[in-house]
Amino acid sequence: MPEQKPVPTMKDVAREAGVALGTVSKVVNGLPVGEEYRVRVEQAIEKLDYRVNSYAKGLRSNKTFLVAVVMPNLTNPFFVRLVNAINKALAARKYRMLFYATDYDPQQEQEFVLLAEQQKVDGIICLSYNPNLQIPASIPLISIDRYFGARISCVSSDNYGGGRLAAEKLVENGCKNLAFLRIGSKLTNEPNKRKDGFVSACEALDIPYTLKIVDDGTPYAAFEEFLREHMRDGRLDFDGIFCVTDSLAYQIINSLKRMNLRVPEDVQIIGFDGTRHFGDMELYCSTIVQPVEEIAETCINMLLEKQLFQAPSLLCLPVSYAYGGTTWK
Amino acid sequence: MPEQKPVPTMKDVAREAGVALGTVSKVVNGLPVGEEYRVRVEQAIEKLDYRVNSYAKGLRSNKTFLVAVVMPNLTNPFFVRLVNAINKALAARKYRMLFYATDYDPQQEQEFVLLAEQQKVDGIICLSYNPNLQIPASIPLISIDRYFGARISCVSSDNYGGGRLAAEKLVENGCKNLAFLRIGSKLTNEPNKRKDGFVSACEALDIPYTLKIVDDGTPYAAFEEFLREHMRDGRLDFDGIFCVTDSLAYQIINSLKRMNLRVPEDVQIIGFDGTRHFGDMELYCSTIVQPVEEIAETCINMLLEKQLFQAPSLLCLPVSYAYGGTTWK
DNA sequence: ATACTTAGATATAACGATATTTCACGGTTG
DNA sequence: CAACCGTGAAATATCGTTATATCTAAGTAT
Repeated sequence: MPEQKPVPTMKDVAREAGVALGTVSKVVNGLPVGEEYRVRVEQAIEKLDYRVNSYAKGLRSNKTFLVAVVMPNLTNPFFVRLVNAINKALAARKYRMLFYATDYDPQQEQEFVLLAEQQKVDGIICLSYNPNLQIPASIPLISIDRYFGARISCVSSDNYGGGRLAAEKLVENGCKNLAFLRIGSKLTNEPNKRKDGFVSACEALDIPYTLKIVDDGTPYAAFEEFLREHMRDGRLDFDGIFCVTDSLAYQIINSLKRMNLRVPEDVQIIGFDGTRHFGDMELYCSTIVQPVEEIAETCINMLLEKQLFQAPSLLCLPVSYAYGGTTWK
Repeated sequence: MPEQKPVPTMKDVAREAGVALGTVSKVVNGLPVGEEYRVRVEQAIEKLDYRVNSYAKGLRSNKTFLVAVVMPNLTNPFFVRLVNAINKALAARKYRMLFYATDYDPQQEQEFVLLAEQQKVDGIICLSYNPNLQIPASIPLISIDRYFGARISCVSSDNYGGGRLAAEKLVENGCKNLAFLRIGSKLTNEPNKRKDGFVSACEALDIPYTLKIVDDGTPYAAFEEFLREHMRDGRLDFDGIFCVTDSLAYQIINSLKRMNLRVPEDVQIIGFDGTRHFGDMELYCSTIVQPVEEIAETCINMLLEKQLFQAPSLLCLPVSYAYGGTTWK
């Protein structure tokens, strides 16, 4: 068992430097202190290898430089992109990230939000579709992709515009008949507007469309069944598909391969999220890119820069189209 | 500006319940207390919506239920799998995770480890290849994939065994001539042993092999160049490639497609990491799977269950082969 | 020269918990 | 019936900071 010499405290530093406790505190926090005192304190800190105890600091000052991030999981690449962006944006401001994964479980979401409150974090960024989530009053919270009402600011991509854009791009690329595939959440959330945007664009452009929404069960089997039903003489009824997420798009692409249909020759595909560049991997899929860096920056600015109560309570950030090989361009 | 009513403290609960401070503390922590007192305290807690202040608790008890995870990034899917597994294992024990991304920057790695110490976390899990990392004495630390010496426990996959397994599987599948591709780190770390295992298996099986290690610059271009150099009459010199990571494998598969070579008909590919099932995506690649759940569990057990000083200082957990379509089986 | 600022340090009171000591009460014993 | 335990809550010290109040000494004005 290695010997543990006790961790030095500010008091030790003060004794070593022959100054008062408060003087050490000032030096540590960069407040004005006489030059000779500062030097003595700095030397003592160096000598003792002193570091502030953030628990004592947090208790006294009620400021923790901690932000809690509550998110369903780290298996969906979109969430990973988002968490990554949030983490970077926080680190740039010397904040730390406390991460909670909820698996979409309302009970865990609730528990973690309360836990974050108890942890006395400076703010909470939460992605939850739970309509009954009790939101603590004592800590500012920003929601992503779910509008809880005017009291809680919500940040999301422009999902409606993204849905429109997807339809428009497919039509621009020559599609005459579209389909929209979605794995459904019955809960109201911002991503649901992708469908509305898609439908609105189809109607404005006078393009026929089919909607297929699978709520649960075995979604991929259900989608394959759907595709098979729409086959006539070896070709699909539609020549363009908008998938509600990139993950779904990859699955559909695989299904189409199995059915000996070529992408984009026989049918063009657009996904949503922008996860096609993921780390070193190149995942071929044309997609509507969510601006995760902007989402992260916006959330954090609203949380930390105290713009919370002046900002609009629903902020939709612009998305963009990215070519990825599953459309003509 | 919404009115903020002050957050209730233990003192408020004690006053409300008409008991002493210590009694509330006991109730909160499940220590034995007379039945009538417990009921009164519980009612007061309920009424005031009291929650413990974890900063005060951490300061006094020197226990924070926080573990810091220091990792290069969240863009490499293997790290994501690992972080996810660690997070789950921690949550199951009611611990919280503080996440730091370092981008492989030695300075940031150092800074974050010290920051974690200052944060008074109960333990640190660190994936860093920085040989000069100063490791704090006051907090237990477990390293992943880098052996710092006997004082610091290190957990990793059996990289050597994995390298052997990759070569053996390729040979089992009929390969007569192998290649090993690696994006190199000049630093010593456990994953480097993949090469040694691979070489050792090739020599034991009397199979010729080629090694290609690219250190920096534009690795993918360099690998494509390498492949082109080994083309004779439209076929490669080798019929099996072991890529040091799955990410590299995906790139190589794409390169081969561009060169009109078929996988696995013309050349079989095995990656390493086991990221081929990532969320909903199916990424086709045969691979050596790292047991991330076991790695996570092991790290946390060693950190928290105080088995730290009894455990071996280098622990290599068994890997397994998984078919993914880029080999025959 | 005396009083009045004032700058800049020291001393001390919080912050909200837990750990330790004290105290009050009821029951047993000689 | 006084002395003695044992039990369990009450009272209080403590954790390592920051914030506030206090103090001291030098500098200015009258």
